Amino acid sequence: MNFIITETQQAILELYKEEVAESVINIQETRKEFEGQATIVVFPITKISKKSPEQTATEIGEYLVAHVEDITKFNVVKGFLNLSIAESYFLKQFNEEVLAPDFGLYPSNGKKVMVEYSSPNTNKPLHLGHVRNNLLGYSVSELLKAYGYDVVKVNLVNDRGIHICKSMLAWQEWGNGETPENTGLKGDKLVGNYYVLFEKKLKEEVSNIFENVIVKNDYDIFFNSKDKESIISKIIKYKELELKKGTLNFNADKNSLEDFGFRAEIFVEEATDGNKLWKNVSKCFDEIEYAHFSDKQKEKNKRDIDYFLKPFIDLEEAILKLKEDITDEIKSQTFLMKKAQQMLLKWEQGDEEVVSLWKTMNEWVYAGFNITYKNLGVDFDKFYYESNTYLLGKGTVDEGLAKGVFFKKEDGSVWIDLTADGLDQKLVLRADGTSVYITQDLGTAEMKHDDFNMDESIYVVGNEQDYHFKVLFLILEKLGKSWAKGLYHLSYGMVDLPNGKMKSREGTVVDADELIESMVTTAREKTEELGKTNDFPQEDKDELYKNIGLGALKYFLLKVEPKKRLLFNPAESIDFQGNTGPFIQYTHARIKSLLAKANYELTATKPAEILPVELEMMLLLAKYPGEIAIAAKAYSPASLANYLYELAKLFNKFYHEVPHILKMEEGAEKQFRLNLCKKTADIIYAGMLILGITSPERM
RNA sequence: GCCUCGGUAGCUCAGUUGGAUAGAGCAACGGUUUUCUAAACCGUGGGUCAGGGGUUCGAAUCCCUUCCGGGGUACCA
Repeated sequence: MNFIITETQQAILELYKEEVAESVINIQETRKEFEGQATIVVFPITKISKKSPEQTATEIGEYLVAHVEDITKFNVVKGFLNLSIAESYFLKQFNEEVLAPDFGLYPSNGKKVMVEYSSPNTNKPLHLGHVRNNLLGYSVSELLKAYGYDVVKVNLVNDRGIHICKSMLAWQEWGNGETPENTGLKGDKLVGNYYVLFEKKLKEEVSNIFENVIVKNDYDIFFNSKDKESIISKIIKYKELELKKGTLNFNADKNSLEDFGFRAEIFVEEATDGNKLWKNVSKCFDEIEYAHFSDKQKEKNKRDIDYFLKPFIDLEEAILKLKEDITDEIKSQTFLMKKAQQMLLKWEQGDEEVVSLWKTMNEWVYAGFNITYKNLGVDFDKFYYESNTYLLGKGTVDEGLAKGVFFKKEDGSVWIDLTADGLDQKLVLRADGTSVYITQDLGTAEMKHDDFNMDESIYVVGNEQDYHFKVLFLILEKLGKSWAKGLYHLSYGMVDLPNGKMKSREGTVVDADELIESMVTTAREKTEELGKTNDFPQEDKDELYKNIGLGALKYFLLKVEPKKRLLFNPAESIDFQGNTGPFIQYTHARIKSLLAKANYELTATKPAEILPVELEMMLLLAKYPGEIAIAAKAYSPASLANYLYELAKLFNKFYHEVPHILKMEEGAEKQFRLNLCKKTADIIYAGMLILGITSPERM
């Protein structure tokens, strides 16, 4: 409907003798409660017309109806000019554009984009957080393909480092020769178990030492510590504060405490006994309902309580912080950590035994990951491994020093000063010449560009790394890399559980494989409850349940804007009704069944009459290519997902409103309706594939 | 402390470059099937768009500020 803009510009030129930019003409869809399909917001034009909004709208409306064939009527509501467009215009568009075989397909734009996603660590199985990453990365790749890009999907596997050594060491120590084969465990699960075991044993060792240090004043463990004095003074301070905590009494005004009722006193008792953190006591007070108080009174009580609690909370925080510092130092001095460090060193030196174990265990993990990837339906064109890239970037550091972008401190460490850009000073190379995280990312970025010479590069990584990528891209820009401006961090929010984030320590991690399996099971149960697949062969059933289960999961994760964190409640299964994947899949299957029965063939027709719902459908279908463009430009499948839902919803309305299509007389009306059905199915199918979801023919 | 991202119905989420009376789904309640798949459709109730101030003809959207939550914060990756 771009013609409306140019025609309106013309109208303004004729009426008010002024040329205006396109941006002045603000066109939107007419709201359902008014007549028309397109609405011009005339407020900005009143500055030119020097007339009231109503008068301006009327004048432009009159001009457009008189001069533009496809604009048949207009009405004015306040400053809004609602235009009725001729049905013939939409029908022509539908017949010539929407029904064309290449509708919604973008030709190659000649640009290459790399999408890096997944990037797992090889010490743990994939969990829900990875699932969001994988689905997002895959979908964005498909989206950009659909928009005309040449896409390279890349997985940069973090297969080396101390965390891998932890699994290896634990397996060596306590593994008894377990393998995926002799245990029947998936390789990634087996290796993950040993990582967890290492952390458990480490924790035991640390807490033993901590007891020793505190009770027996045995500081030998810190003999090799870099900053021995500081750590010992922290221990002394810690003991002091612990003593102080024992003598600090809760002196809150008994009256104000009583106002909160007996529960409040219990909270305080619990905290005094050390069974509850003081900072949680404050939160507990928030939860008490005291309906008989006025808001003012509540606020005052809250202030009073917080005032009394503050010394306790402050003391508690100081103690916890000290304890953390001390245990961190102890950790680095433990037997287990030292052994793991030694192993890492051996790995770096290419020690045969260590490297061979590393290879074996990584193979186990890859075999496990491949199963998960296959079940998720994601794939990659190229794998990079950090074991090959971790030494990269030192050349870039030299380059930066030569160009004067980096500087060297007295101790020999290399830095970049980004304070002028509102960031900090950032270390890029340690004094001993070893890399930090960003060193290798600098080098890897360069290598990836050398390998593929892409125009754009997208990193699908969680938002906890926003700062890292900001710095990374800025450094590359300052180094004068022409391709740096094509780098983009597709940052997404964490997946939260009802009680906060997933914590492996608390066993609340939602395992990817288990999640997929439970979705498929739920799909089976729901489908069989409906009795829809009784006549399906077993093979088809299995495939269908997988499609529906994964359809529900993928749609659930992708319909939410990437940057927003999203909430997943494992206790409630993901819905299959309403705004869900299965609803859209169902709509597709419904249409496919209809078309099969109708012996449908695509031909353009001109029906004598078009119903409002049919007009709505033509409009919505025509929007598809634009929706691809919007989603691709925003690197966000979410808007596409919502469009597909709108389309499915509208189709179901249409399906209920029109008389039974199959029973209609052969002719233009029937053909037209079937055309609408066919294109709806096509778009749902294509769009859902971009989301990584297969729409079944029957369900 | 500083930086950053969020806060929209009981719950999960939409809401375009600022545009009309802020929309869906779930949950609740009521209705629709002799007829193309009821995983559907139609209806009812439900809102201080976190609070306050500002810019504007017009603010959920832009600016300032406060509160709440997540994340980051110089040698972990």
